[in-house]
Amino acid sequence: MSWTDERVELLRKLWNEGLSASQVAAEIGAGITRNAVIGKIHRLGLSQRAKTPVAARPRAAKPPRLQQQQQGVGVAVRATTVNAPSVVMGNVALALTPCALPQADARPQEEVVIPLTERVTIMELRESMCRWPIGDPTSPEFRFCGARTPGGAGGPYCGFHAQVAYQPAQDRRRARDDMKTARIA
DNA sequence: CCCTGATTCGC
DNA sequence: GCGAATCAGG
Repeated sequence: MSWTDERVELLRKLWNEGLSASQVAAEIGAGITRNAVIGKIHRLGLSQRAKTPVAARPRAAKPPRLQQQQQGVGVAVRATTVNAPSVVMGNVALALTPCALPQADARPQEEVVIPLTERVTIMELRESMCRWPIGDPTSPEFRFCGARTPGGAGGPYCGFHAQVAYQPAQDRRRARDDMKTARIA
């Protein structure tokens, strides 16, 4: 693999958009590493980005407000139905098996909308991140929740998705609070 | 420990 | 030119 014109172009675009080196590397994929990106950035003389707010934009700048806001709630929510098992893959399917099948009268449930900026690609996924799948696995847009899992390297999901996966009938509010806490930690 | 970008230097 | 290793820092 090498720096094709196409990749360099993508590199310039993403870098100028303010993505970090590791994020750019994950987007480009093809075995391009964070170091490779940084090295290229310097060789191209792009080390000084336009005017990106002082670095440190790990992941979790701030939940972009959705159109339909909800007063008094820190996290935007929307109503949705439990996804059918068809969107579930691999070990995630195993984790969901015990309760993934919604009752015939599946009612809409609240689900926290994970801001795009906080979702992660499979390349960015870490041991300490929530592996809840978001979107169509065959789409380039496919991401994982990415929120921190309670206790760092605990279960496969963040507080909220663990609730969805294992105890869908339990208190949603507590689940949301757990997730907010996890993000801050 | 997580992450960030910068730099070095063998290939 | 490339990028792993390393460094300094948040």
